[in-house]
Amino acid sequence: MSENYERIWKIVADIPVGSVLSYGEVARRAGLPRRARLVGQALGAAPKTLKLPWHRVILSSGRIAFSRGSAAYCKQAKLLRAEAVKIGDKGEVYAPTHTQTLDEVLWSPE
DNA sequence: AACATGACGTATT
DNA sequence: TAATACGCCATGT
Repeated sequence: MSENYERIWKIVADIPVGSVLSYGEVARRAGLPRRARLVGQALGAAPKTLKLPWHRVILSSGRIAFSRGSAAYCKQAKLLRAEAVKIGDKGEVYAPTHTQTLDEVLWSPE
């Protein structure tokens, strides 16, 4: 069901440089609550041509999802550091959570 | 249909 | 902080 994948990709694509979002948050914002794992699948299946900022998606615990030492871990840490984001020794990501876009603020219901 | 496996989340100890 | 447990959901066997 690539329909869901596209919703997820769109959310990820909108995460600003230097900020991050958890898998669960991305899922919720994509209108797919409780499907954090689907976000992981969507990112893994994302075409390279999309050039998604997948490295800005981390665990709700604020750490990088990959195991320390893995190639993927190093790549993500490197990409984040390239955005001036600090990474702790155990994979803690010191970056602000992307809350909402100006559009969402102005158009939010209520 | 049953079971295993993940780029997950939360609660508990 | 860490280990465990359990919930959750799409996919593949």
